[in-house]
Amino acid sequence: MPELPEVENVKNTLNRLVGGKTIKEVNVLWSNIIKHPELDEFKIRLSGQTIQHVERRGKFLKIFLDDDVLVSHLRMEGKYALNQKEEPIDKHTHVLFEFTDGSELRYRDVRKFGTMHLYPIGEEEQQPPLSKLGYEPFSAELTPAFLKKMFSKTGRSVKAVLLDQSLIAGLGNIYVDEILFASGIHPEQKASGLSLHRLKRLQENMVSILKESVEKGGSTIRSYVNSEGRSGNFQLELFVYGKKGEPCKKCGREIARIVVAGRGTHFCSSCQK
DNA sequence: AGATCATCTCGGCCGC
DNA sequence: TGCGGCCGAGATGATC
Repeated sequence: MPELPEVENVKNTLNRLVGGKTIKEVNVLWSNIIKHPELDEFKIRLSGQTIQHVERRGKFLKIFLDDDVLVSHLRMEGKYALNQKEEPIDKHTHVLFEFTDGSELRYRDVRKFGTMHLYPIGEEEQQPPLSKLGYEPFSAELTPAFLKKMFSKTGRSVKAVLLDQSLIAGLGNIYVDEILFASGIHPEQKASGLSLHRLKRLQENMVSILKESVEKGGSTIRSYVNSEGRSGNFQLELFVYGKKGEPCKKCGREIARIVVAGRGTHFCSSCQK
């Protein structure tokens, strides 16, 4: 389940693996992945373009080519891998970018949830899916006072607000649960009711947890591996996510699981108020 | 009219 | 073994 740190890691790997390679041909085995433009145009436009570099925006990868940007979202299980053209294609591989040097970048996605959009460079930020994204979690603008203002006009829980990509882009279920635990904030707490003091802790923990996870190569949740097939040898230590029924590492109380904002939510009722 | 919620995509996995 | 329900990111459409 790639979130910001995992996508950051994939971005770095792709830069090393496919930067400078020229696309000869694109093959699409499951066309629902391609959201824009039409499949034929998608394939034709990519042919002949060279990959310049890769960036990250929220949980999206932006693969810059000569004229266009490929905006790719991995959703739950999407993965990229570099293969040789002759290697057998497994049944969960849906998009193949064949390069002029005989190698091939393959997009594999068991759940087929991932998406790809192709736009001319410069247009991508004005079009969905990037057009509605909020601030990067590391943005200097996200001061406690700014967060207070951002959260003031909503009646939603802090969990729902942190998952909202149009406010802050890049957090997913795992990191939101971990950030709220580190901050001692109950996931059902109304975002508008958080004090400046608590928002400061929240912002600091958001930055420190994401940074630590980026440095450790992401957290190995379910099937996440980077584009070299490595699943984070280091891995961030998780305190609550997926720990239902286990004792809290801080106080020993049993970790609870409830549903908040339609998502499975893990927390310690003793440490988080 | 803006905020919020329901629906849809999809297949592995779990429990019965 | 078969089958229904569950899970979830984000776009879209519906509803408050």
